[in-house]
Amino acid sequence: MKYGESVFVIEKEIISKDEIAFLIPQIYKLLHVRFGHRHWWPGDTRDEIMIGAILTQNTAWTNVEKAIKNLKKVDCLSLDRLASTSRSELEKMIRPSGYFRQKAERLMNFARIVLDYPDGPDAFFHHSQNLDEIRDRLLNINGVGPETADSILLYAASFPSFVIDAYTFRIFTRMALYDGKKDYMKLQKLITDNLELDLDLYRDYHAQLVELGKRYCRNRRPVCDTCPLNELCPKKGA
DNA sequence: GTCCTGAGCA
DNA sequence: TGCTCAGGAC
Repeated sequence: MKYGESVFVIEKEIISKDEIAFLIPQIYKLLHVRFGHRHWWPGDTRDEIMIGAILTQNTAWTNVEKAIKNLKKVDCLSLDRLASTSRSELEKMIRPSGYFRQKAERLMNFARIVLDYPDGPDAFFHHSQNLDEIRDRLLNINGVGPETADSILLYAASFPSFVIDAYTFRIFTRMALYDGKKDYMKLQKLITDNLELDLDLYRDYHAQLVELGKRYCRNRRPVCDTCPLNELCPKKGA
């Protein structure tokens, strides 16, 4: 490297509002070109998506798939069937997803709360309410944190609530768009402030970030040379 | 700090 | 075969 060249390579300390406003939609465009439209969430029904959202907490999706398969086998991929299963049976079936005792308890508790909601689950998620109202109701359920709540809202209940996860923190930190301290609402606001409010865009953007985080922007040994965001990333190769 | 598994790698 | 690792909520 020639003397002085590093000036252009060194990570920028400050990124202007205009740069952020350009980069956040641009990142999506590049990911979409590389990966194509993702059909997310993997799951057919609202119940299945909600169950998957709880099972995948701090867990790789491949492990969740095994649990889902076990539940499907005995037709337990719905809240009402779940609520009428014995705890020990449920624990056995969801064991591959990890934290099986915690998750069994959380699933049964979640199912009961949603099923027992006045006028039922449809009323719980009815679009006549505002997003924050339902979000708060979800967050008040034991075992439902911000990521799980937003996953349920976005993919199961069709509310435009942007999902932030470990991949999102990692990618946006490496892209120098975020300061690195894990503040869920702060990163969510940064992204949504610079993105068109659109259900399908929110769904696909998060899906694209998951794909990037798994295949390129990995925690260890990131694959920067062929990363679709390579030319935009100040950390490439680092 | 605690709760857990399966993939990946030596 | 035995280790480390990745991954949310409380």
